[in-house]
Amino acid sequence: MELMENDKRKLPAHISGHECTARLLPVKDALDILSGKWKLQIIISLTFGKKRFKQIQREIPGLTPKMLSKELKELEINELASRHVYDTSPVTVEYEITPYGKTLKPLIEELYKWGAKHRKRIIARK
Amino acid sequence: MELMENDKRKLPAHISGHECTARLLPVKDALDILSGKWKLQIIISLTFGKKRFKQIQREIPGLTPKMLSKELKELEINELASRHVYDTSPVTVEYEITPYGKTLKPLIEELYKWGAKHRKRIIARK
DNA sequence: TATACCGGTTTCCTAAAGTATACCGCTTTC
DNA sequence: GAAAGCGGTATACTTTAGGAAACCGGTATA
Repeated sequence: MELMENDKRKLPAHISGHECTARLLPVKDALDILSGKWKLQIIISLTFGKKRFKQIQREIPGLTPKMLSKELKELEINELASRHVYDTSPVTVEYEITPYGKTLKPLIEELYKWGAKHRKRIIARK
Repeated sequence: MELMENDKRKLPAHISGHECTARLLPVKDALDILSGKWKLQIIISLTFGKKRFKQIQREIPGLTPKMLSKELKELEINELASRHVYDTSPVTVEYEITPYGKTLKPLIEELYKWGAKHRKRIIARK
């Protein structure tokens, strides 16, 4: 990387291509974990505190128990959320965002900000 | 919103639920436009300068012409990218990121940063 | 004259994502 | 004793995303 960040004037394609690839890989990794209609929404819901299964489902319109169950499992595997079972009867289950999950906050914030602006733009032009 | 941002101690579920919904909508809007395996990667590629069709395809591993064509059309519709045809023979076509597309930069930056950290984490624990 | 590049399109296909609906055992409330 | 809430699972289905391969007319190159 001996090129200045903003000097793209005469970058040959095969050079800018390498720069580009370096950006692409991590983004792909992030996308792999976060993609899908529900995962980020679930994480956002958990951002507001521990939640129980049905509670999450109620907060996210359109989310079926099957999808919620599946997505929560994947979030657990990736250590973004944790599941806590309490020995009541019937059992009480709580889901919580993990410290690692919290590292997504800045990303979610940007997503929110962009989404909000985009929403305004769309509404404005109708 | 008469509640303090950080006072979640005794928020009843139906209140935090409303807060949550307010966050969810814009995020869904953003996701609708940006979701999928390729769109963000294409935008990132265009971040490094105008590109021609095959050039983009070469830079993004695994991207087929069919998908690229489809995604570029959607990006155009959403005014994130623009298409320029030059009257050479055969035609030369260039794709460029729009000013509106550039507003995605902070989001992409966060995605990159999180992805890079995640990548390290994954590699470290193997 | 054959090959390759350009900017795509077309067709066929599979795997994954997502939806709908019903159901389970257990418990509290009416 | 019926209904509803809990945390899910099971089954069946539709829809979408995405991939593989072939192909198009036009042009330049060897």
